[in-house]
Amino acid sequence: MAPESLRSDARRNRALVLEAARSAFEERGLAVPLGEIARRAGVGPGTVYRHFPSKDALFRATVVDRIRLFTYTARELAEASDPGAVFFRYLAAVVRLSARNKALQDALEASAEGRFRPSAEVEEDFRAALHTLLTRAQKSGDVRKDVDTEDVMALLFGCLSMERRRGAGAPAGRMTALMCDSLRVRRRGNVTKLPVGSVSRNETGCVVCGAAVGGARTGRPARYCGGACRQRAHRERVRARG
Amino acid sequence: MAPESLRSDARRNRALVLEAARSAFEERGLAVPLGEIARRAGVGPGTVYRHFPSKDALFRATVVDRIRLFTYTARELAEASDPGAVFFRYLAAVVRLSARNKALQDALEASAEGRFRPSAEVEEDFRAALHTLLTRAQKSGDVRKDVDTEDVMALLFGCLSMERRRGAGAPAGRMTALMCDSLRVRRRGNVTKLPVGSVSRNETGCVVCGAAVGGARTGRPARYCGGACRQRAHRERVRARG
Amino acid sequence: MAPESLRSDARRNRALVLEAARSAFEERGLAVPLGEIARRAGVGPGTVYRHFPSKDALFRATVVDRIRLFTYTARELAEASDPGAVFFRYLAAVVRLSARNKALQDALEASAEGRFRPSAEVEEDFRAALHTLLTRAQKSGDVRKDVDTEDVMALLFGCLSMERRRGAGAPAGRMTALMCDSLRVRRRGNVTKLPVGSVSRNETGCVVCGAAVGGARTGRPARYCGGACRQRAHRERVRARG
Amino acid sequence: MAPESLRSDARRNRALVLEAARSAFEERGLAVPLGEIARRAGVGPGTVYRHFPSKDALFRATVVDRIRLFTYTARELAEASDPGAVFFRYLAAVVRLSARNKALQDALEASAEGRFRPSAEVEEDFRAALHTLLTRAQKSGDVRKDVDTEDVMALLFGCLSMERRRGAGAPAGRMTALMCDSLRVRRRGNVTKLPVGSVSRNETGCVVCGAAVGGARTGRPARYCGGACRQRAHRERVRARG
DNA sequence: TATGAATGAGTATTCATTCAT
DNA sequence: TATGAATGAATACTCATTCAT
Repeated sequence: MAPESLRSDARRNRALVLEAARSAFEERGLAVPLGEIARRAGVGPGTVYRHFPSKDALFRATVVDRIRLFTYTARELAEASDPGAVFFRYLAAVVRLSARNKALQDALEASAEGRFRPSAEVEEDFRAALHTLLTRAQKSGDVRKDVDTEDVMALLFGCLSMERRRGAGAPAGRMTALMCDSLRVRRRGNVTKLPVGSVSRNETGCVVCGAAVGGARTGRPARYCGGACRQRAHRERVRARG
Repeated sequence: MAPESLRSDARRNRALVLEAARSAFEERGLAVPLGEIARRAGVGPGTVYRHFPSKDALFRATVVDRIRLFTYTARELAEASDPGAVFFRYLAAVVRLSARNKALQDALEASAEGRFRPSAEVEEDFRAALHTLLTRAQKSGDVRKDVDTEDVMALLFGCLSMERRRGAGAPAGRMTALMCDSLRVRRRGNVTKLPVGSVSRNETGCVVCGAAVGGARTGRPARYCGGACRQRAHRERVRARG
Repeated sequence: MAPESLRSDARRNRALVLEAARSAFEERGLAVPLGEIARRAGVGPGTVYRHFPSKDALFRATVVDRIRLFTYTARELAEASDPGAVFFRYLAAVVRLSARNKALQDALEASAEGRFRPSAEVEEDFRAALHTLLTRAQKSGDVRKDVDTEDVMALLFGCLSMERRRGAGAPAGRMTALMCDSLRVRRRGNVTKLPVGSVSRNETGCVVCGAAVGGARTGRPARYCGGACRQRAHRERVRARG
Repeated sequence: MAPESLRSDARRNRALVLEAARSAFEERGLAVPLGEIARRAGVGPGTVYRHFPSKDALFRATVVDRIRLFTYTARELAEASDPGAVFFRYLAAVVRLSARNKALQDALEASAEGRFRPSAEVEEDFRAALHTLLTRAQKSGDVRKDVDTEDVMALLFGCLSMERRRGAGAPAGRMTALMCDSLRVRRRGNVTKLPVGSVSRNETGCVVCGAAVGGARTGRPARYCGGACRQRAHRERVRARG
């Protein structure tokens, strides 16, 4: 079953199935019929079963792939300077990338109920990578010291639910910004300013920390949630130049 | 359909069905087969349908009942002094009472996807009651002013997810306490002290604000999360005495 | 169970049920739920069962009532002069009165399949009365001699089906008039003139033989399908006067 | 869904299902459970659903198949000489082939109530083919001119009901012969002679017009209902020889 | 006695999985 | 090997009939 041992057409089909499953699961969650996935992949259900022993296994595979992606990103960021900003930016990014992903929600839900375990190894890898980011941010004094990796994972989970709930009614990232605040070490002025009312500008949030940026409805859209992030971005640019 | 107008046997069975449905839905969510509910209630499926026109209606009834309970509580608390503590305590209580309740989660999930609306009226009542609590807590300077009722509802939703996730691994209320911090106005020392490691003592949290109380493993269990709440409780006692 | 042995309220309820059943069965046929009948009668289903041992029995009772009515009418007409006109008029009337009656159709249908026998006695009475009318009409030379009572009963059945089918698209009685022609002894001009196109005037047909009357769209609507029937009606009036 | 594009096993099963459905529906009408059909076909219910999206669709398919058969026959006959005989023979054949067919009755019944439409196209084709036969028979002076295609369709419907009713008690086609008489132009001697009493010989009727043939209980069974048809058959033979 | 609540068998339909082609 | 057809268990809902109130 290892990909490299397959004939080229089998390898291609495996990829097609995986990609179709990913998109189908992301849109409709575990409830999507397996036949729908096969149709999207342009293969028969039998072919799906040739590559994955059960629907659950296929689901696991797609979720695992996604989590692995997050793990890789976290590892890359582990070396970055400014651990605090990196940490918050990372959380925001994960939530943003997962908010529309019903597969992840279902996986987390099922995992919480013990019905499903994506992959002990993959989960552990993610946890480890997240742990590194968290620890650095705590050491740099940006994140309170009484939270642990499990807390952050739970917060991520909660943010997904919340972003789903607020949905179209609020700018993306608003709830995430709120949760991030609960992790920050209390310092003068380090609270995200939440926009009041419904805002549609700058929906991707602060380019540094991912927090929602409140701002005037006119003029050039703000790129940073505040002076702190602008300064950080500046320092990064300086260093990059050499 | 009003309970008081029913024959005694019907009233009894209606209650049995409702109770069976509540427990079944709370444990397994909407996915529980209707036949299972009938079996738990000790009646035939036809009896369930006599009292509720569809599975959805039955589900709605159980959820609505629960939400109404929350609304009543919120209304009672609306008159209490110390709006900040009351507000946080209330959030903690709602989460605590809903954390094991898969029915509520499914309802919120379905509601978020527009598949299901428990009852526009009941939902609005709850929102209004929550709004009152929130507004008072904001006026008293305990809650930041840039969050609105929808934010708090989303936060509740997220806390449910998080508490489910952390499950047995962490003291109940830990995630909720964290979330509450994100709502607090930043003042010196008003951050909840989260316990480090897994704790099982005092699982109901601070009797004033519901936040998790960290404490020594020995000695008399702490009733308050900190000095602020102890002082508040004291003032309450003094006032009550006259 | 005999009506005269019941208490007055029971007798009243029996009548209510029977009447409700009649209307319900006539509108919707055997498929109507028994609960619907009970509701129409303003009683509980238990009461229906008190008076009739099964849904089938109730159905039978309503159908039998209707057939008995037809039998009585046939007996009264058995003495009338002009047996030919009376015979055809009777057939038309029976069809007209039964065309909207889904109960009768279902009964005949079920009877044809041997699933249901309304009541041997009642059916036999009807057959006998019809036989008398038929025989007289054959003796008077108006009806061909090679048809028997069973044929006529089948024709009645067929006419019901046909009238149902043509439904709103054609004047009531058109198909019946056509079928009656097949029974007539062939004589010069004794064929019904069928209206061409869709007609809505004079929908009850010739007052003597029930055949469709074709006619001008304006002016006084014709009462007779032709001269023969007009003359017959005249003779009747003369005799009635004495 | 086109049979020729299916795999051999699917094609075989589709045919089995269709055949099982046809026989089941013909015997018991729409009321037959789908599971019964699956059992008769020797397949699972899922297989039935693979080929037909719903019970109704399957029903429609069987009925449509049958009607199409009638349409094809009518088209073939449209070129035949002797339009009158052909017309009557055709009616008799349709009734004979449908008399035991509860599916058709249910379809017509449901269609009359607007609950069901087999297929607008198929129905229209049949109507058109029948129209051709009727018009030719009217032009040749064999059928009265004041009936239209709808009348004939209704008559067909009625004959089905009647033949069902007379059932085993009478020779097949007796009621149909009667109906045909109602359509004939009145000419000296063109009335079918109905057999008196119950007859079982020659149940397929006159080979020319399909009308019942009455005859002696002994001797060579009559092939024609009378001299007129015998003569027609003779002329046909002469012409065929050239 | 009347009521109407309880019963539970019956049915259309879906879909994960297996297996013939 | 890929296909997609077959399988059959599972489930919401209806309604004739029985029986407690």
